[in-house]
Amino acid sequence: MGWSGNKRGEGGGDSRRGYHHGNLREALIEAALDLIKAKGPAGFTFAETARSAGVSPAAPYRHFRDRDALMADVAQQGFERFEQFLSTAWNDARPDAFTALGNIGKAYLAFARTEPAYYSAMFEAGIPLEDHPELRQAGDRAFAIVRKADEALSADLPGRPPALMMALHIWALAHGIASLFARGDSGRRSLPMSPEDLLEAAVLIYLQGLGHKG
Amino acid sequence: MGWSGNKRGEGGGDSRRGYHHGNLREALIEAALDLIKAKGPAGFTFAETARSAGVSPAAPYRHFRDRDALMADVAQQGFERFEQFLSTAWNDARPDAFTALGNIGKAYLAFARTEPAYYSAMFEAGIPLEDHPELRQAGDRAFAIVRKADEALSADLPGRPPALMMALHIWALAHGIASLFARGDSGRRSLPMSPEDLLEAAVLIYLQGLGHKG
DNA sequence: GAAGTGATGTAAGAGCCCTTCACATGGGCT
DNA sequence: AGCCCATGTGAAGGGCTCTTACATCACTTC
Repeated sequence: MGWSGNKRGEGGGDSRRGYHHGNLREALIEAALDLIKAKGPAGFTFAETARSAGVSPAAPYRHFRDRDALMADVAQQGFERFEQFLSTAWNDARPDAFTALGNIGKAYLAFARTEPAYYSAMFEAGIPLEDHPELRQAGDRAFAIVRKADEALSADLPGRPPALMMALHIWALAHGIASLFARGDSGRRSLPMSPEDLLEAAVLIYLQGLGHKG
Repeated sequence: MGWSGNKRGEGGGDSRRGYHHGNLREALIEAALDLIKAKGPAGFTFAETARSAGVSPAAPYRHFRDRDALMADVAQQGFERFEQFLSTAWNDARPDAFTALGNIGKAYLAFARTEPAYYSAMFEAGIPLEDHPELRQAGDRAFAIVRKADEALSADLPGRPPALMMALHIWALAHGIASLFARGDSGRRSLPMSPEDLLEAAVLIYLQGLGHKG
């Protein structure tokens, strides 16, 4: 289970020096990210990933049970980076909770756009969550950031609306906009405004509906 | 391109009578729907679809250029039914525009749940829209229903907010909730309320934010 | 410092899928 | 009756997933 020490240092991906690769697991994940980015989660194949890493088609099976296991690993790493990303955007409610929530929204869309491979693996690969509990937990941790933000906001709203509901609403809104309008180079649909502005407007209206004085 | 007349009438799927099937195109679409429903858009294969219809693996190529073309056809048929479905729910703003918009929301989620195969093909199959303009148009027609509804609602709101923006917001919200919470038998996440209630609450809050008196 | 051992990679192959091509069939028109 | 072409078949090439037996190497142990 080790894999902590890496004898070969951080050499480039193609630094094959002998029979053993030395860093195949990481190299495979990286190759998979490139392929998913280029051809979508469906177009990605185990065999081509192996070829990218310069090993035989059977080698990846030493590190991942099957193709889906690699996909799940990519998705989990994605959720972890996503959590980090949203957390940085939230920045402990600075300068204020309202602005910080807007930053979370922007970060959500930025992640979907700049890390399409992770985003695809996380939300579009159709990995069955019941088979990968640690994946679900990683997703829950990312969601918890939004929930925390909405808890801070709820405190300032009349009637203290339930933060969980608010978080689900904001998350769904951001996810819907990201899925429909902020993916792919060839854009799905033309819009009268940027996805970021669209989301910002929606959140503003939503919070006004909850009594926020904007 | 005919296929208008069908000599064999509406006999059951396996009513193979001779060398020619007589209704293969429709039979393939139906078989594809069953398979997508059972195993998701990724698990669906052209060969198995052919087997379901009782023909050789090469036969489908007489009716669809390739696997993606069949998928696109399913998606387009899905958008057409979706449009019909939303239109029925809207019911010309009866009993009133506000209630009717709520019905559109419920219909959106109901469609995602009761027609998962269509929904998958429409939104999750990753069909490149630039290769299928008629598919994009079918999607636009469905969206137009929501837009029409928001135009009616906008007229009663202070400042007459842009209906297009409202429609994008509502659509994204419904799509986000459907994608995240209303798919699959094994449900992605547990919720404190049904997806329908979640969406209804969000729309209500959103419209209040626009000045609706609820 | 040499042998042993387990982790890592390879070669080969079974089974499936996509797609194409040459060929078979027979429905419908003249 | 005879022809034509839409529709279906069989076979085949190439690719993918995954398994099994075998090869190689890093690291431990004496």
